[in-house]
Amino acid sequence: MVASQDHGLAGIILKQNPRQPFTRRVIAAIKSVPRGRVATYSDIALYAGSPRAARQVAWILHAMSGKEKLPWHRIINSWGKISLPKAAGYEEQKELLIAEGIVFNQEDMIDLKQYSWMPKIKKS
DNA sequence: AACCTGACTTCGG
DNA sequence: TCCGAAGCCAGGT
Repeated sequence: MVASQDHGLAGIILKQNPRQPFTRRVIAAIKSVPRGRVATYSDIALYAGSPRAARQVAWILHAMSGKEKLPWHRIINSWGKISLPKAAGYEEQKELLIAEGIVFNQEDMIDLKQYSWMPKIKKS
């Protein structure tokens, strides 16, 4: 979906907080996702300045969602589906998203084209 | 203090 | 087209 080679896109949060550690930037990116929209792990990683750090984003969510009060439920995988195992919050996350007006299709998938939080960033 | 692991993605064989 | 493996980072053990 997004230009994997677009350097202007990657690092927008980094530019805003150049001295903050990766984790901090990821948290900032997650917090900026508005209610009723979703973002993928890679989107967050991209905005945090590390396009390939999707995995770390997942880790951070797992470890910090409680303390930082993050809208963790708005983060989903690139297929538009919930990655959380059903035994570990899948249903809860789905409920939270539905409560924000997000719709799931028959395959429990979210239409990223409609709900994905992807601010347009013009090339610099 | 070193090593392991994870709610992921993407690229190469 | 399908499967294996690397890339990325930091808290836990």
